[in-house]
Amino acid sequence: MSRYQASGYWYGEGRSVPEAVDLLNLMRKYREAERKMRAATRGSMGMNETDMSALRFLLAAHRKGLVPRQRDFAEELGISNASVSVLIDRLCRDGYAERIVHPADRRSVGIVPTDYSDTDVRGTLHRMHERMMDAVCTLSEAERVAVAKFLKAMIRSVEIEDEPSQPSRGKSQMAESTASSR
Amino acid sequence: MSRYQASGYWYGEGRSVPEAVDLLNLMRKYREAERKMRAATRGSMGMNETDMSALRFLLAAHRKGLVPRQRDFAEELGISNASVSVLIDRLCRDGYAERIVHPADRRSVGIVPTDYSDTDVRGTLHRMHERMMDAVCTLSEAERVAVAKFLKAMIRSVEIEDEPSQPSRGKSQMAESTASSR
DNA sequence: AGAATATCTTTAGACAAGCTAACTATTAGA
DNA sequence: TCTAATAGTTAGCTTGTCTAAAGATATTCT
Repeated sequence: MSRYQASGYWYGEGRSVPEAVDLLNLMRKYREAERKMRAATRGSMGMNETDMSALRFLLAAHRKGLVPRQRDFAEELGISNASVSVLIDRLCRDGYAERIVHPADRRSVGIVPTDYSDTDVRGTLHRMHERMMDAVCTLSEAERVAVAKFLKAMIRSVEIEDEPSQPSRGKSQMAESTASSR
Repeated sequence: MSRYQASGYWYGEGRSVPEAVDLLNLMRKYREAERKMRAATRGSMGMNETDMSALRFLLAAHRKGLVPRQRDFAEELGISNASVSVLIDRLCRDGYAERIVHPADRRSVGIVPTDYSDTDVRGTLHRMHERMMDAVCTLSEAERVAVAKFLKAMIRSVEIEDEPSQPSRGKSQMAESTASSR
């Protein structure tokens, strides 16, 4: 393979301008690199794939001031409520999350991340995110427009035969941490 | 959320030129869409995540005229040889692959895809790939350069603390299908 | 208020897929 | 030839998922 050379990339036959297929290859390469990185992070935290996803989801929700319920995890992760219950057990056991009484519905259990989990995850993922930001910030306006066009086309390509139409998910509601008891 | 509108995308405050953070959001959105698509394909084929990856790897290798051994799957997928053995059992049982005597080393088993698996997988994934190609082909040269620059930056961002250096994998060798059908 | 109903979570039992370790068969080397 | 290394298989265990049923708390209706 090695189309990579210390001084930069080259595409077949010494071209330095990428063709369509080269972009798709780069896309694949990115995906692979990201997968590895996530696997490494996961490994270093001794976590499994879905637990990691769950934790990311939890932190994201928390930053928006939301308190997700177990049900929300089930929907987000595509696993059963029963499995979520056990998953949250693991997260709590390892000190990443805590169960609290849900502010808006006392039948539910609200899940909040611990401070520890926040710093721990940020330690690995946040640095990467910042590098990405830095990198993207060096792009000119025209370049950003081109990239957006590309990404939108990619999204359309994979979504097309996904579902005919599914505006979907009208019932997350997680209750906005304040006692917005409806 | 809904920054999406029938006529196109808009980024916060009615901007129509994406900023850095918007690109990262698009990237995330793409990843999510692709994940869903793969999950759907997998579901419709009644397959497991790793089995699916294995099949993709097998088809890719086969197209290059290579005959991978089980060992190669283990390395590619990051699972143990024992697990690969069972994985290949499943692939054979379901008619996606066949074991053949490896042309160069009778300790090894060569794995080849069946015609069935090729058409089956192409039916779902190949159409998507073509849509991607079509989409990317509409980009101008300048746009392609911008996209490549972006993707390379992204790859660098996720690879940086991955491994200090790993040119790696010098021993795949898979034996070039000595009857070398290509 | 109190019973019926609905919603959310937990527990129990079964299954799938991964791992390590031990075993067989083949190849390479001293 | 005898020994070491390599490829794959099998056995036993662990983990994470699922479904079904039970437990706990709210909400609704009379």
